[in-house]
Amino acid sequence: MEFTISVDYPFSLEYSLESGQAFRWQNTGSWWVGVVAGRVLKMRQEGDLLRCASGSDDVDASFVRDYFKLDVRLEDVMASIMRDENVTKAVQTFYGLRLLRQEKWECLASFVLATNANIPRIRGMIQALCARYGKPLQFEGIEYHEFPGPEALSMAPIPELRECGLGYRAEFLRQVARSVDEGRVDFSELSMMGYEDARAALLRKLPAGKVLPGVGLKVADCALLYSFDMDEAFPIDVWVARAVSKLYPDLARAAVAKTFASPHSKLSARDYERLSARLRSYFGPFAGYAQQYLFMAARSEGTPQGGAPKRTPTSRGR
DNA sequence: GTCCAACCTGTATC
DNA sequence: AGATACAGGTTGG
Repeated sequence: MEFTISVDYPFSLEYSLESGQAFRWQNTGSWWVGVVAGRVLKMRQEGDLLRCASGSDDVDASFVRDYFKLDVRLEDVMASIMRDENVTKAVQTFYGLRLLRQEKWECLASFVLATNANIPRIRGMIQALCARYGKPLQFEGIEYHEFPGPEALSMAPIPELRECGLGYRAEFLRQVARSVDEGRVDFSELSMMGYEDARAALLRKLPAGKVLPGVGLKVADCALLYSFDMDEAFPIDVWVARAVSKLYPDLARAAVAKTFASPHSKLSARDYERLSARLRSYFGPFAGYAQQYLFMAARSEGTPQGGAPKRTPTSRGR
């Protein structure tokens, strides 16, 4: 199935796919190829045209429009978050960046894996998991894999998961998979709640322990922002914390001063809460978009490593 | 309630 | 070559 979508609104395929929301897209020269909801999707942007191809015939324009949230009026979003020149600049630099509407399970699982890892590593873990547990898909003579469902992962032996490079995250992922598989969290219920309630539900503790171990404030915010359409969620990772402390010292104040005081102390739960609440009220109902633009800006600027690869490939010379 | 070290491991950097 | 630092944090003490 091949089709074209015309875009007469702000949209950048590249920025949207490279903004660290989704981990499975690959740039193969002139095309982006990803697996979305069990379908291989190949895309490229040519000015105001979006060329799409997929092996599945149920992948059509509305499928793509849904995933990229193309019906969101980004002009309105931008206008609403541009409260000062910092965001304004980031919004202009990454003009057309949109939040995606990802699959809920994949998104939650991915961000459980993302803790204390960097993006190349996260991609590697997910790639390995998909290759091992995901249903194979063929497209243009190449094999791809679905993201494995909760059922498959809940049964996976821990050593096997570790072989995928998960490390200590293996236990978390399996338990999360089990909780989802056994219905202790219900995504359709969550999606009907407000942001605060949904987040509380994700963080829920039972007498037996956490329903979703490995899901803390930041992971919950990512899941809600990237797959539940909760645009006010404002995940704060180290990059955003850096950006915010630099650009909004008044908002960040106590919280981040502490973070920088000692070498690698992270934001405490309390500071995270306080800071993200302030940022939500500062940026408004689309605060999550502001977060994404600021994240991109921070990464493109002060990258200790990992932002713009300035190195030539080390083919392990010898 | 809050603070802190420990946690796997790939990659970059020295 | 070998060591160390650091990653889109969370957990248990």
